[in-house]
Amino acid sequence: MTQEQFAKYSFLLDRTARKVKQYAQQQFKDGDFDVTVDQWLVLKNLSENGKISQTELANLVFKDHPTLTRIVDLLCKKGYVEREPHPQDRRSFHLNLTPEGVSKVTALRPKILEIREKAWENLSEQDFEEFKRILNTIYQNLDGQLLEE
Amino acid sequence: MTQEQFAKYSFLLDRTARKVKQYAQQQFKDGDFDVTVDQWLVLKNLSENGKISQTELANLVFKDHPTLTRIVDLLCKKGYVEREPHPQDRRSFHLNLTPEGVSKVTALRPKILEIREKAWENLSEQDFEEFKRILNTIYQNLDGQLLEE
DNA sequence: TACCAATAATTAGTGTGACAAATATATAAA
DNA sequence: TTTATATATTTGTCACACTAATTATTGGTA
Repeated sequence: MTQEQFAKYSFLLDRTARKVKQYAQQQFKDGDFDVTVDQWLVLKNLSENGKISQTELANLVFKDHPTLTRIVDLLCKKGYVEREPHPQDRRSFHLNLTPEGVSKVTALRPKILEIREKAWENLSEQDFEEFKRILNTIYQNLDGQLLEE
Repeated sequence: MTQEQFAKYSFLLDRTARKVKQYAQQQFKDGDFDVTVDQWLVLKNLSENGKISQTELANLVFKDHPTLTRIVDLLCKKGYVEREPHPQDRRSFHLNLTPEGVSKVTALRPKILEIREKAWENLSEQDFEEFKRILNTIYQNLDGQLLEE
């Protein structure tokens, strides 16, 4: 395995991840879902974990705080999410789905699961396991490196 | 395999791709490379295929034309790339590395290959083959779908 | 009490990604 | 030759990622 190969794999990984996102986004658009792929990820996690802070949510979806702030801003503007003041900590919020947010999640969930299926055609159960293991290995290889060195 | 799983794999893929890019970008920054990861990809491909048009280059690096235009703009501003008028077609350019661009590529290439290696620790030759196959399968599952339907 | 470090969230700045639309030029067809 | 179509690039807009810096608040400690 030459060093050149590693660069190629990084390229393939990036290219494929972009394609998966782009495909999903296009389907979202065709279906008039009124949210982006990333907004959906946030909505879905909020629906499964109500009343959490932005920091907790950011950790769930693996987005940084500025990015999450802006996604939440957009979801609030669209009326799907609201920020309630945190009862004990005035720096923080409890995020919540509005009734519109709840029905949006209910309406979109089955459609989105169907869209996600497309990417994984022609792959076996075992492929999924391998893929997951490799992705997680890569992630862990790089996570926290910046602090250690 | 449930539909929920497919969504999780999409998430893992996105998360890992972002981590790989972020890690590389951080190393680029620590090393004062004066280019971003994507700018490097463009520079490298230009060094291996001189005198090509932006359309050809965009196809090589799998970026869309507006994105490539802007990356080339930045590389021109930094003095690493220049647009020569295409001799036969006034709509088009021949892109070229400047002397500074050539020495930048020469200086960075070994460092970047080393950085890329980090992501792939703890994985075997066979893992790479599997990984490449799965990524390409996914890509092909989604490529061109928008036109067919 | 006053100070100080840590934390939650935001803002600002730059780069990238996707898509639509515009501009200029080239090429083929009528 | 005129017209129509296709191609190469750019511009505009919105969204996301990351860094650094800022604001407000909290909690611990001298």
